[in-house]
Amino acid sequence: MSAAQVENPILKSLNAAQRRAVTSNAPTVAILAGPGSGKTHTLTSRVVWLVEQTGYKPSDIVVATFTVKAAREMKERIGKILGSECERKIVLGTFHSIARRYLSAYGQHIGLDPKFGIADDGDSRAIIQRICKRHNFNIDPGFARAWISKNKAKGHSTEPVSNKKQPENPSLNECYREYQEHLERSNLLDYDDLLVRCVELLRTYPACVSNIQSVLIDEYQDTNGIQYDLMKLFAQARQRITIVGDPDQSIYGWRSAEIRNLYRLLRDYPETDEISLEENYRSSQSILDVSLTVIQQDKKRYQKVLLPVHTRGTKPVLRMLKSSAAEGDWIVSEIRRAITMFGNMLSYEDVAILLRSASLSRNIESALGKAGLAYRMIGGHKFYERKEIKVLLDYLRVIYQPENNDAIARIINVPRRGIGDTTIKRLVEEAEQHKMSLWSLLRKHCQGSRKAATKILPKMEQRLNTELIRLIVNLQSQAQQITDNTQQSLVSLIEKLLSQLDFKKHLESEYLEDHEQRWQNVQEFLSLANDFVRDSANVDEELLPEIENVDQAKDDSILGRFLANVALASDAQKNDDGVEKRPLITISTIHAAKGLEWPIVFVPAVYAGSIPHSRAEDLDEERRLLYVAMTRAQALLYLSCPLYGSQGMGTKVELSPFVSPFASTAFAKHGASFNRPILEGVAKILGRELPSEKAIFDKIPSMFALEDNLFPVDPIDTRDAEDSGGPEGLRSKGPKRQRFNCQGYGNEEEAAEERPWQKEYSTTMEQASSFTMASLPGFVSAGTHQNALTAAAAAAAEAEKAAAANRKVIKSGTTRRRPDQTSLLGFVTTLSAKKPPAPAGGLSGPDMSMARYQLAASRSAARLAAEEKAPELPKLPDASGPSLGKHKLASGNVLNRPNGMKQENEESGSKKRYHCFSSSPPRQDEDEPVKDEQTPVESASIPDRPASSFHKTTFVSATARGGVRRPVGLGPPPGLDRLRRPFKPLTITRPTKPQ
DNA sequence: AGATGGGCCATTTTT
DNA sequence: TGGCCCATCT
Repeated sequence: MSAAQVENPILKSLNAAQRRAVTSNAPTVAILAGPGSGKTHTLTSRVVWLVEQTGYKPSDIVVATFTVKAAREMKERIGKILGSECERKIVLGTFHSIARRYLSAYGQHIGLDPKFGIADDGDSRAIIQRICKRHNFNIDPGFARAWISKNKAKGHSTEPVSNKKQPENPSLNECYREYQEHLERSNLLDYDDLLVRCVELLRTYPACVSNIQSVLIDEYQDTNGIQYDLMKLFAQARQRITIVGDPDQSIYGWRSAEIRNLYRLLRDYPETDEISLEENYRSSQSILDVSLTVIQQDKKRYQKVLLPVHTRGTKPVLRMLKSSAAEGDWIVSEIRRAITMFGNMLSYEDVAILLRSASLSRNIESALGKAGLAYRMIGGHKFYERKEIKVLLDYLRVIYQPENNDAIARIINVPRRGIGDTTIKRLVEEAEQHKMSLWSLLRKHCQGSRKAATKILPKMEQRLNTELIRLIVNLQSQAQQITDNTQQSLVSLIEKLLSQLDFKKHLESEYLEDHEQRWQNVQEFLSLANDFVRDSANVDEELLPEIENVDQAKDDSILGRFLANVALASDAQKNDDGVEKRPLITISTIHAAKGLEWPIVFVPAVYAGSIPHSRAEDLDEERRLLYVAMTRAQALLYLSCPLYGSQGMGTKVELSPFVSPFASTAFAKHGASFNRPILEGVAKILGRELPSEKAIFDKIPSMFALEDNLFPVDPIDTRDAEDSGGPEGLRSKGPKRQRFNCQGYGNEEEAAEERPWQKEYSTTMEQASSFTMASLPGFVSAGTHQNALTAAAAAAAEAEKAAAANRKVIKSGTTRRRPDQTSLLGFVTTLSAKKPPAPAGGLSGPDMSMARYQLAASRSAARLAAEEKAPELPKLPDASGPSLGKHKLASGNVLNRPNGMKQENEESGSKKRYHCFSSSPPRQDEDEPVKDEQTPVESASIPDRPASSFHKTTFVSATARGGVRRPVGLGPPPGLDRLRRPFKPLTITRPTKPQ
């Protein structure tokens, strides 16, 4: 490596392997690495490197990511280093958004109407449903949809998987055909079509990517066949590709992602430089250990190395709770405990609750709401899918594209115009039959030039004409002006729409309960549109580079782009200048959490049926999903499982098979004691400064549960006792539970908290949301706690010794590994394990990559043997012990995270803003009439209001009846206490309507 | 006949 | 939470 390279600031933030990846001169580079190893950072740095050192023009680089979030984050990072000018020129986005850009610029070459719209999920579903119904196809529309999508996603270069069972339902093909025809008539592309058509474009018209020097792909393990094709085609001019991925984190198989694309890459590009990143900078060692235990149950997986950089940390927790409601309450109490016990070091922003399915959020949300904790919800229901927003979008779509029958069908009777479903259906059918658009059908009918066969009462016709058709025509002409005249903004178009529909009134009459909230969302929508206009005015990010002798269409209207953005982003981004910086807990689906990290992570509902999901087809993928969830955690990881599902007593629940084999050994049964050594350990991992003991203690309210002892560790279902008439299943549960019951509470180093659980308490518990009283058995006095601390401190020295030894091992391991980093990343494949060693000599083509895998496999197997490492299930260190201490990362060994990166890490730890898609706190709670305290909301016109937030949550200080619930019968509340309590109970309110 | 309102159901993951 | 079915109202 040259001196110049060492000097380069980009490289300073990289470890050796990362640096190799960034600076590699190989045309194709494959970076495979586990969670937390700095993949994205490496990819970003490589982009910078290619621009600064290799001299590629930013506009000649394509970076494809899998999610919008990832794209945005990378964009930001690159912008920081290269400046916004460069950042703007790089073609960076999700596959879909990049495809859309190329299609709208060059689509005419494949006969595509440049004004195409995007059919979102709901559109496709509706279309297919209608087709199935009309033709009486005997197929489940959902199945048909998945089948069609799979067909499209397969791509071309995939060897036909040659389904022997070709005799598929012939109506599937028929349905497929009809579906495509319908889309074409409406000038729509569905998500898959974007990719399919883009492949077609790049094939038939390679000139439009003739400028491209280098293609980089993030989250490569999630690419599907068609995306693979796309990648190759984008790179067709220079064949330079860099991919980053981790097979263990492949969680989109259901979307036809193929891990096999990894082989394909190596086969298609034999010169590929393979690099593995093995250090994990994110998580404590014990989190990694347990995560590995989970993922290693998958025998078919590529083995790979994950070297912890951090200390052991606290043992992850697997908590059993009585019910999902108790689970929510427990999470609340544990969040509070952690945050309190860490002084100001941790905030709600550092906490994430990760769910297999969005629907699981209900209990959690209500628990958080009850406790008055603010949260944001990622994934699940999206802002743009809210009813009131969808209608507006449909209006806009009709304005943009009147031939969009589906959109029209949805708005004909919204607001109500006395035209019911039956009539609409008939109209749609009539339009379809005559292969005309619903729009022209209606228009002609109302103009009298062509009478519709469907009966339309004069009254209806009248309203249709004045309230719908005229309105649309009007707005269409206004929309026309938008393209010509930038001053005329998209926002005023929407405002006009709102006023002509009298939308506010519509909401009021339609949603008696929560119309203010919905109107509020509409306001939010307006400011989003406003942001969009503003951003796209100075940032022409959409523009593709000019290529000599290649024309591109540029009549993309802002309305069209806005709609595409909505369809593809499906995520409303919060604006930077969102003023209020109140810390929010994050609730997210696991899928949406990919690539992110938090100091504290909860994974609730770890039961069979939830994860693995009952409808999941691929168990291994479900396991990887759990693995992804667990590896999001930096310092504290909690899994939990209710004994009974939310449906009430009827549904008992089994612990997920992914963790049950080692539930009692690998996990702690309850949250750790936050004694000083543990606190220090966490602080070290996060690279934050721990407040002094005194500072922390001064802030702990009295009557605060210092331990995780508000809920029974081994929840006994009281219904067993009270209600013997319960379902059969209940009883059989008994013996099973014993398994988690073993030594009751805690192990040696947690002696301080050891006390028998008192049963009657468990019934009281449900009512005590999270605060406990001195008289309760779970209470630990400050004195007791202090003792525990000293005891633990003594244990600390011991633990440090162990940690030191541990480090030594790791260190030598790393050094030894370094030389063969050239191999395939230490992956072992089943394939290679099964097949005999590679035959010697001139391999080429497909065999080549296989041979390489085999080579890598044997090498890595040898290495593992040499290190006496990990049998199938590595024995987990039993200590949840704090291995805290003076772990000297700074002593200059390889493990030390380079400076730049450390900073970045800190930043992402404490300041990272997570994207907010939507947030739906529980409805204003029961009897809380707080809404009147709310400040009035800005009125309808929004000159330049930034889109600050989509949260319905707003905070007011505690009311007398605020979030804190006390167990009944404990006497009057401790008056003074309330003043000292650092956590003002927050209350969720809703905004009042603007006067 | 067709529009509308109430009650009951189930509900993966995402571009 | 929305989607779907049934009863009632226009």
